[in-house]
Amino acid sequence: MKVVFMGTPEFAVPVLQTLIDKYDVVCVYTQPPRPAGRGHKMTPSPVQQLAEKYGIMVRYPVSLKSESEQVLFQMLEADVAVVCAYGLILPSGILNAFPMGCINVHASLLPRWRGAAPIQRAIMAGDKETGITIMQMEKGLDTGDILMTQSVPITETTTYGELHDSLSSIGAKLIVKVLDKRPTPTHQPFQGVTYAEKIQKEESIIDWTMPAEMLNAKIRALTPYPKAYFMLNGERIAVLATTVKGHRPDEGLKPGTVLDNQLTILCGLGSTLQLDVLQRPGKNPVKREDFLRGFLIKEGTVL
RNA sequence: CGCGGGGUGGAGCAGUCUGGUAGCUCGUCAGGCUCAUAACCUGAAGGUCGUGAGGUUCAAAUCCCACCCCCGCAA
Repeated sequence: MKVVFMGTPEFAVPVLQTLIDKYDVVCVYTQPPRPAGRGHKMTPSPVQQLAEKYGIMVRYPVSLKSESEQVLFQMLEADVAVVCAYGLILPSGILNAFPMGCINVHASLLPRWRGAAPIQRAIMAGDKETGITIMQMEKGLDTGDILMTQSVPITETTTYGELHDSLSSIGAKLIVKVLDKRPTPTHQPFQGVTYAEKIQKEESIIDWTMPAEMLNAKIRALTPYPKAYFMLNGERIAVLATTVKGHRPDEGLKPGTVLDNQLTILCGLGSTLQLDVLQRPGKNPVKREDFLRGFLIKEGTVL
């Protein structure tokens, strides 16, 4: 089977790897290399790096809207295009180019969390499970018919990083099943549609007036990247792991107050949260005990 | 040439500006106290201060130079 792959970030890499192992990947589409990281070095996408390792043809058009790009695409004469976090809108000239069309690997249980940041949003919202949906792409944003799904639980400790990795490998397994078995598509339910907005920079600052449970979920959704943080002494201190502790009677203290010398913080509605893993700028993440050894935060401090 | 922080016994930090016996909080080991303890007391081990038989100096963790590695911001 001849496959065209379209994807960009790390999440798509295991999917591409599996396709390379099982099928004939004739061309890889990805986002163009961009100045990234320290030093702003031109960096090819993770997908491009993998493709080049195997000597696969790589294309990174800025857009697929033009007729000429679509013709180039059609001339690949593949059986199917597999799309995973590509980052470009696919016009119908692309969607209908191959016999099996374009098949998308999406990191949520559609129609919940259509859009850009499904993994983070699922954790942040306190969902008990999420998963992978393989769908037949159509014009709308993640609205295509469902070919296969697999769910995974979200626990009290699941972080974005962990979920990202496990969903990524599940996606890789599922796409193979779909391509081999070609299941019958079913429409997405009309009920239960939500949209996973991109994570904004401002969202990563910790608002202590939120209930501890929500903060815990939010922090997990932002770990290990981009990291939730609070400011102290002009320093930006990231929080990577927390434990929800018991409630407190109202003593008139402000949310954000440090309640003891073990980093238990008063949050919204009398809830409390203990900070377990922290990171100072320029430093590695460290456990609470280690953090406190070099950076005292006294009881009574208001964050 | 995007901006910036950092690499000091096993852990987290101070010391570097204003060169001169390597320090703090823990951990480890031994002993003591205690009904007992992650508590307390006493003692000990453990460091080429990222690398360079580099440079300056009577003397370098500290000043100068080169390189390696880690991290934050920004993209």
